Amino acid sequence: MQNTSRRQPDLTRQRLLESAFEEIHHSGFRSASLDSILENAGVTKGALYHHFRNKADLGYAVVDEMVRPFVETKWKATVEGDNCIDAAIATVHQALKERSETALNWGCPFNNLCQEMSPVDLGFRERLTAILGEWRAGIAQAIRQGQQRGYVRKDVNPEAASTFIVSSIEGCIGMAKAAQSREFLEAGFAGLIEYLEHMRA
Amino acid sequence: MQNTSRRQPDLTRQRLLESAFEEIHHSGFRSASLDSILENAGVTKGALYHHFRNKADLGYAVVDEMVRPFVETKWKATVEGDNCIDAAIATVHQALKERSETALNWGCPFNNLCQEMSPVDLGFRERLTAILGEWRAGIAQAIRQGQQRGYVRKDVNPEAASTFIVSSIEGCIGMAKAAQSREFLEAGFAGLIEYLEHMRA
DNA sequence: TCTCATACATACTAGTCGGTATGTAGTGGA
DNA sequence: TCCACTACATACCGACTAGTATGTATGAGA
Repeated sequence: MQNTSRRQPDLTRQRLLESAFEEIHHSGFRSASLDSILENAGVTKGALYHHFRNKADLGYAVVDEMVRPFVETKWKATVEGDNCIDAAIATVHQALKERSETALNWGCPFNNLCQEMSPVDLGFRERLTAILGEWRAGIAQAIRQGQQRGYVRKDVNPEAASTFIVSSIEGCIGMAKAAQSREFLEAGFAGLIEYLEHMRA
Repeated sequence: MQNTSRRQPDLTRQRLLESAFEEIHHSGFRSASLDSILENAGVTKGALYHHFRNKADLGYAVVDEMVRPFVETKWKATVEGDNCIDAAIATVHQALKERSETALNWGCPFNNLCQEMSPVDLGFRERLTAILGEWRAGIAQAIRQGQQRGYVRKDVNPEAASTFIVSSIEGCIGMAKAAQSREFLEAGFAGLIEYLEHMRA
């Protein structure tokens, strides 16, 4: 059942979110131009300010509805799977395989926003640290489970390890973006995998 | 011998560099306001454009003359010392001890610029990747030396390990900035130290 | 002492920014 | 069929941006 009406507020809103996500991913939030977002979305300023109160409100919605699912789906298997080490290594290998040129160029949208906006805007900080905290806590819990089940070394501190893993993942992607180098990403992830292997019991 | 003349071009230039470094550290390069830099430096626009061709030229000078020494002095001991693992761990401990609130708030100036400017400006990218490459190569060389001298495990890949170490350092600082949490930084660095210890022969 | 390049200082401009005021067309319910 | 509300569209605004044009004071060298 196609919607033949000429007014489709949900679609308009979705177009705005996707265009804003891409513009923010490429330019950062503060350098993102609303005019550019509108042009790419094929939408006018009136529509934007009908759906969102201001630029920050649009940015918050991008975090809640685009960035959060982006992070969650990537690490779902590691947090929820049977063997978190196997799952994490597989996710890293998968990231290396599928990581397109644009992703290498523009980095991780979550990390980009963390670096840029967390220090300067409370609304962003609250949303981003919530995502970060859940990701970190999920991996810590998976490590504890692995220790109970016996395939993770008991002398590993789950809090320190999960924090270090999350940080180094984003560090590797961010530095590879800076170097604009796939070889850098491969080397960094090789080090990460080495660390993950060393966690095995 | 105090310089009593009213025109001190070297001092004016230095004031501009320091003010720009701080403004860029706090706001990023693109959001850095020249007017704000000038106000904090106590200098006028005419002086700025006498010493620098444009905003990018000022930014490049900040990278060359402020950010590069900042990175080099931090890791000099690790790259040049007798035992790179001991030195690296000491540097991490030192960073934890001295890292002020403002540093926790605003992160690493080198990493900030890498994340923001490397993908979008060739002049920044060339300068920042040069610093990154030298840092990375220095640590790789120190690891190789450690392997020759016998205190670093032979099965460690120097390229992968140095890339991972550099990336995870910046990742920990960046994520701790995002979380605005000293506890996060301590946990991440604890994981890093665990990794460094595991490199010992 | 004169000259002239250096080292600024001030005023201004064009362009872009986020945001708003206002008008209007679509659309579901009575 | 009419009303009322939603969902836009368009034109505009003040603030701020990097950058420039122009003028002037300083001070080293001839």
